[in-house]
Amino acid sequence: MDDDPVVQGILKAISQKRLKPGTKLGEDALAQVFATTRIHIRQVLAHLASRHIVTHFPNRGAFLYRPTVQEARDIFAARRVLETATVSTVIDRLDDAARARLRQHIGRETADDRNDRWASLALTADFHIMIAELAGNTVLFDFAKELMLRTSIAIATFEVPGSPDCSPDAHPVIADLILAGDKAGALAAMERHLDEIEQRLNLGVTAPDPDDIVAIFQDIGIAPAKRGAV
Amino acid sequence: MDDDPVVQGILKAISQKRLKPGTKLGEDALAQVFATTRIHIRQVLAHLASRHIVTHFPNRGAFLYRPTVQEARDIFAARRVLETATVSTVIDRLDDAARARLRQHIGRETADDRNDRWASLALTADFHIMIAELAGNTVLFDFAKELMLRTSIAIATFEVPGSPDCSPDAHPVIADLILAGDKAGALAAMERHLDEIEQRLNLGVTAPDPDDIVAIFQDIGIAPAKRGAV
DNA sequence: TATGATATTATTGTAATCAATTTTTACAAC
DNA sequence: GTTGTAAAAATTGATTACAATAATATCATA
Repeated sequence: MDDDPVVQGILKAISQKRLKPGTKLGEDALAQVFATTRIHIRQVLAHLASRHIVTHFPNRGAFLYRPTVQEARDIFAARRVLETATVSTVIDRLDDAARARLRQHIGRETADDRNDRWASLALTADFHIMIAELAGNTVLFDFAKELMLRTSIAIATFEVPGSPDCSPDAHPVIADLILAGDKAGALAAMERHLDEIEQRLNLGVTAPDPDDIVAIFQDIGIAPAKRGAV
Repeated sequence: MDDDPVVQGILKAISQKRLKPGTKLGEDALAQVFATTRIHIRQVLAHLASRHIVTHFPNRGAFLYRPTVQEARDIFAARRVLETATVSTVIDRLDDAARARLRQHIGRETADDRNDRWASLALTADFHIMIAELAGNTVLFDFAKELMLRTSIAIATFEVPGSPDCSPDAHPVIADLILAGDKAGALAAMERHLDEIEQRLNLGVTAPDPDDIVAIFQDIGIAPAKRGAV
C-alpha cells in the first residue's frame, strides 16, 4: 500500500508542501487526477487516515490533517527523542557503506542550486529519513518517516511565510560530526537543528486578530477543515 | 476507526495473546463472529494492515503479523528509546493526578490474583501504556500503543512456553522510583525490565531442529503464514 | 440586505452481484 | 505411499447500482 502510486503522489505533494492542511481530498477529484477508480482512492484515503496524514469526517470526506499547536509541539518532541536515538545508533554502527551514503547525500544537498524549491524541500527531508534508515531499525525507520510527513504538515500549517525551513549548513555540520564519531557533538547539533526548525514556526500563543474567528477557535483546538484550503 | 468494536476486539485478543501470529483472519469468519458485514471487516483489516498488526497477501487474505527475529529485536530497541523518554518526561511533569493514577494502577496489579490469566496480561500492558499517556505527548502515546501491540505479537511468536512474561515486582519498583523522582534509577529500572522481557524470548540463533523446515526458513526471515495457526 | 426555510445537487457510504484467484478435494500414475 | 494433474469449492477483489447524508442554490420573508 505504501508503494501505491496514488499514496506516493499524495505523500510527495505533502512533503513538498503543495497540499495545504485542511484541503479536502475528494474521492471523485482524486480518482480523476490519478486516472483510477473511486474504490482505489477510498482505500488510499483509509490508509492515510490510519497514518494520521488525513482526517476522515463521516459523510464529509477526507481532509489533509491539520495539527493543533500542541500536536505540532508533540511532533517535534517526538522527533528529538527518536532522532537523537537514531543518530547515536548510526555513530555506533558506522561502516564504509553508511559513510558513503552520508557523503553522497551531503554532496547532493550542497550541489542543489535551490532554484527548484520543490526538489530542495524533498532533499532536506531525505536527510533525516536517511539517518533513520542507517540506524538499521525498521520500527524506528517507519516512525521517522511518519514523523517527517507530519512535520511537513506542521510546517505548512504554522510557518511564517517567507522564512526558509532551516539554515543551509545544518545538515553538513551534523553529517561531519557523525562521520567524526563525535556522538555528543552530533546529538547536540541535531537537537539544535530541530529546535531551530520548531522555533521558526509560529507556535506561540500570539493573541489572534479579534476578527479572525478561524484563528481564535483554532487556538482552542477546534479546526475548521470544512472545504477547500480555508 | 480505533474505537471500532471490531478493532477493539481484535486488539484485545492480541494483547491477551489469544490470537497466534500467522493466524488467518478470514473476512467471512470475522463478519460472522462480530455480527457485521464483510465490507466493515474489510475496512478493519485494511486499518490493521496499515498499522502493521496484520499482513495482507493478495487474493489470500489477512494474517496476524509474524515478526522476524530481527524485527522483534527492533521492537524492543524502539521501546527502550521511547519508554525511557516517556519515563523521563513523566518524572519531570509529575503532579498529583499522575501520582494518583500510578498508585491506583499498581494497586490493581498487586490486587490481581493472577487466576484470570487474560486479565493479568491486559493489566501488565496497561502499565506501559499509562506511562506513555502520563507523558502527555499524543504522538509518543500513539507510538507506545503500537509498540505494545507489536510486543504482544512478538512475545506470542518467540516466548518459550510456560515462562511468565515478567517478574511480578518490576512494575511496582519502577512506579516507586518514578514517584520518588529518582530519574536515573527509574530509567535504569525500565531498561532492565525491558531487557528482562526480551531475554525471556527465544531470539537466539539456536540451531533449529534439522527436520523443522518451518523454523529453519523462519530464521532466514521467510514466514509461512499460510493458513491456520501453522 | 440579511435571514430562514425548502428543494436541488453533489458526495460519501453501503449493499449486492459478478469475476479472479487460490485452496481444497478427488483421482490417476509412478 | 508419494507425486502430479484436474475439477470443485471457497475466498478475496472489483464493479455496479442504490441509499443516506451533507452542501449548495433558490426563494420567500422580514
